[in-house]
Amino acid sequence: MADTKALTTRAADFSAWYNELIARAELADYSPVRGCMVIRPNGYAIWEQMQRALDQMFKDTGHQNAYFPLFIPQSFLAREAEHVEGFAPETAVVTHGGGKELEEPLVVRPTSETIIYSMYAKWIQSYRDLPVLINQWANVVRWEMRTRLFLRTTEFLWQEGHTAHATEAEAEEEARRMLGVYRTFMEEWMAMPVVTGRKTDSERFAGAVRTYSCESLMQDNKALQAGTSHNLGQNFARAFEVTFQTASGDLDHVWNTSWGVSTRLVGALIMTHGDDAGLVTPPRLAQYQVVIVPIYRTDDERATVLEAAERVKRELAGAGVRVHLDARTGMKPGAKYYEWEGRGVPLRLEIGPRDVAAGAVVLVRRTGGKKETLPVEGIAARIPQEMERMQTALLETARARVEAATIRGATKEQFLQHIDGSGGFVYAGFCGRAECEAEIKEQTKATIRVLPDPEYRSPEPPATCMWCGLPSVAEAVWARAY
RNA sequence: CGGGGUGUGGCGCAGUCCGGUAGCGCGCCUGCUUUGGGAGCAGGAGGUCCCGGGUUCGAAUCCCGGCGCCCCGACCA
Repeated sequence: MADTKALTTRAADFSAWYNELIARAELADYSPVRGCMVIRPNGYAIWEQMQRALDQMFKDTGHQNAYFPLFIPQSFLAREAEHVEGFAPETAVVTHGGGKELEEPLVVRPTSETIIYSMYAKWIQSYRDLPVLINQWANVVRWEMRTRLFLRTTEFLWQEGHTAHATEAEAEEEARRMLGVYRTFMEEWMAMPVVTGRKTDSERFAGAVRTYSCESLMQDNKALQAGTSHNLGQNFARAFEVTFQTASGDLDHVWNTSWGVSTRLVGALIMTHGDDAGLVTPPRLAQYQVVIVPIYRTDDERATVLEAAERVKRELAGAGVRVHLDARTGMKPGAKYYEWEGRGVPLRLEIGPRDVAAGAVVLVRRTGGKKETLPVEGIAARIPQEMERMQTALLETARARVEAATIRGATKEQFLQHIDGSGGFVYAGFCGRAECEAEIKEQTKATIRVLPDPEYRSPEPPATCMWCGLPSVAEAVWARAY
């Protein structure tokens, strides 16, 4: 960063680009604790926008927020066999408190199914108590081997929804509904296209009956699991004896779901839209949607320009636009341009003496194109339109990129060529056998991201497994993943 | 945990081979001039050279032992 002011390009080294972008935009920083990051104000602002949108969507679908403890008695994890097998190796365990060794060690939650369902057992007695629809915003800890800012850190922020239902069908409907909520959020807010579908058993959440996922493809053509929704069946209900009396008087176990997205989404946003100049934030998630840069020479000009800039700012703010006036002195306009571009601000307005005289402003879009002079008159209507257009264009651009990196109906040879070549999604037939899946992973590092939902499937269902040639039981989407 | 790399002002690095008391760029502070795409000049602040031993008149530099961090693998939202 010393001798060169430009970021490493994505083409030269995607990973370096990613890290440099985060540093440059001041989204996050490494902390004194290995694997743990500090989310800086600019990064946290994005997470807050995400939280706000998602929280509203959860509430609109009938959920309430609650909060459960950070610590979980170690024995709780062990109650669900698959669950403990999946999570025990990556837990942080507290053995001492107040200077004394604890009777029972406490696990720092890697996820909260166990402690939440232990409480549901107390709260649920009757079918009249169902469904229970709770979400929690929390931090969790998973002791990962290798970490990457936002994508995989030892501690991360997320939300986890946990619901209990009277019937299997209702739980399934809930799991699917929340997958849909995630998809909507990712497409409409993040402008990030996803493929939804079911995970194979080997990629399933530890303790779930079925796991659904939103998978997205980053600019380096590696897939990222962006959100998951699990149908837990009665596995946890049995482990924690969450029972209820049905209308007919029988005792039954509840049917659970859990679903979550994390601060990983910030990483997904970076790798979906970022360019060689830095972050690109879709308007709906931007901390500042518009930044105004005043330009002047003399003190007189400065006063005039700032007055005009303040007027524009007020007008935009009045129209609900998140706008920032960068009135810092001693910094040349060009320096400000680079800084705000690096931070991903969607739109920039430049106001100088010429513009003030003409009753105009200069509009510059983060995603390129020519500078455009606009009349100040009507700006409060014009800017929201620009943002809408950019929001839509970002999604379309990303869609086209993913489409270009996707092949369908692939043979084994085409699959290998694609995975080892430019990379991306490969849609092809799958025999359904775990051995086949494992062999592919071992030899190519590619995994089945999802068995796609109907709307993503190819018109012609594949007849045979792309790898072993046995009859195909489902179309699968393969990719190398983060 | 295996392989590779690296620890020197806030950041990025040089200096290490060949020991002589720490330097460069960026950033930061002050002042003046600047400001339509990363300003210039002048002055200034800031360092246990990762830690602990050893060798030496003398160690950032040589030797021994630790530790941290980064990258690549196995694991993962």
